Amino acid sequence: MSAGASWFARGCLAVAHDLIGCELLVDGVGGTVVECEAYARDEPASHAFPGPTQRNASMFGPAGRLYVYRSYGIHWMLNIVCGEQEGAGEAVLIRALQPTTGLELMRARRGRDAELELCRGPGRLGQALAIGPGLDGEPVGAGRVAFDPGRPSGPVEQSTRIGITRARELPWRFSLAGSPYVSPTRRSRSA
DNA sequence: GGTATGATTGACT
DNA sequence: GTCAATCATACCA
Repeated sequence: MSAGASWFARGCLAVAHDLIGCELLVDGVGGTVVECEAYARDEPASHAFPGPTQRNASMFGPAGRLYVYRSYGIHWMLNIVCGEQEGAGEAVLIRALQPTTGLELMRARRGRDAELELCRGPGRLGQALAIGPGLDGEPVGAGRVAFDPGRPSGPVEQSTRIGITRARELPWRFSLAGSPYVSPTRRSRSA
């Protein structure tokens, strides 16, 4: 069943890697994680890099909780706090899910997207799962957020993170190789 | 107090 | 391929 907070009380890289293939449900809606990215404390791409602020407060809280924030004024991003000890300032960004539960609700929330596009990309995922400020700090594996550890159905691919401008070289993005539910790699910001 | 920026997406040329 | 939408936070004056 649900794993305790201890599952997330590890380094963000290990958590991000193991997260592929796990099942995540918010209010009974969700699916299998197929893509995520790790964010540590001491790298400039991370929200934790500048130190604790009001926005990223959850990132410095106990592991196994959600860190939710708004990006570009429009999208809600879903993260899970991790780290070997509380206050580590590490988190994993959930970038894409393979929808398994609550398909109808997701479709209703997002319009009439194909199943493939319901949760492909962090912004879409946030919309499909109705992520909002009320979920910030919510414990994972209890209450509104269900979590089941699982194993990936295929090889896990490691690559560079997407959509960031700093520390782009760190290969901290994990995805299920060959999965059509993984967000397409945008190359507009390539150097 | 004012301005620049972002872990994105969707629409348009 | 290029650009607008949209707003809280960060940083400078």
